[in-house]
Amino acid sequence: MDAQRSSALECNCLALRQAARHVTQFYDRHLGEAGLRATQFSILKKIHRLGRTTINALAAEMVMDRTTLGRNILPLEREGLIVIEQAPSDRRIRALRLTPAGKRRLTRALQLWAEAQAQFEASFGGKRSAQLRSILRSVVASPLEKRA
Amino acid sequence: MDAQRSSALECNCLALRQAARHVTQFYDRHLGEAGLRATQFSILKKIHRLGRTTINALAAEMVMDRTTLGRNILPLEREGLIVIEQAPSDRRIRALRLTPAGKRRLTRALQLWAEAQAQFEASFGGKRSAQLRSILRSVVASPLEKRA
DNA sequence: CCATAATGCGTGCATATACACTTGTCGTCA
DNA sequence: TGACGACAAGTGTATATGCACGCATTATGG
Repeated sequence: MDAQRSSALECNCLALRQAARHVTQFYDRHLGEAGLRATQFSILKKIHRLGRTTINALAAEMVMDRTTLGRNILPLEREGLIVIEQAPSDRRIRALRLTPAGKRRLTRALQLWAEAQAQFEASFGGKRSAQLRSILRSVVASPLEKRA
Repeated sequence: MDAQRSSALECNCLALRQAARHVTQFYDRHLGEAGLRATQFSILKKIHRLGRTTINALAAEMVMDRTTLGRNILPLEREGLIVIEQAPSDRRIRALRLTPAGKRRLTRALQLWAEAQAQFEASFGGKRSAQLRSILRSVVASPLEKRA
């Protein structure tokens, strides 16, 4: 009942969540100047990269539950940064795309993000940051559940 | 405006949040059998380790905003797993401690957590997991903001 | 062509997260 | 001892997160 003293038994989930909280607060402070949160910034960036996309596709890209993304895009729509429209071919699909205002906002936020990113790497180290991202990518790629 | 293709410019914050989402869902599924979320489990475990503690101290331990923790403990109190009581010495302080029911719940959850942790390490690798926790610890320890 | 499965998405609910602001209490120093 | 700064915690507001469940639409077999 006191296993967390041993290095091998520290909780991987807690370690991830703590680090995510710590770093998100830092990026949020920088992006706040553009009126965006870290998640909102990432969503805009993904939509810009993917072009016209859907809720399901974007959620998978974000490693986010579909219903979470469906709610996260609402503030962006309300601010006119994205539009959510029906696809005529398949009326189940909701297509997402950036508006010109969204592109302008993203451009502005990218400056602030670059500052945050540079400051992070100055503090944490460029090489260690690359190592961090690498191992986090493999975490995301890890299935975790037992295979059938 | 399309920098994320370069490895050096992938967002550290997004990488962390994606991994945290992925792994949290996994741990949550396991802990759900004991009626706890990953964060709730971590809070109970910390209180158990620290013994009688305060909101501020526990929030710092959790790398969590004070006000976030203040709200996260309410469901635990409602279920009778912890008690939040006034300290007679200093009436500003709210002391937290586990109830017997909280200890029983924690014991039960520790079994499920151990399964999740073992399954995570089986999938991701024990050595890589240790490496992951190590680098995440240094992320949390990193000040990030420019020093004065 | 129709019944049914599969797909895409929304809703209800509960928790998680943190900033700005406020309230109550304690410590200190003149 | 009384004013004031420091400190512990709560509130208002907004976003983030995901499960269970439901609805509408499309695809598929017979």
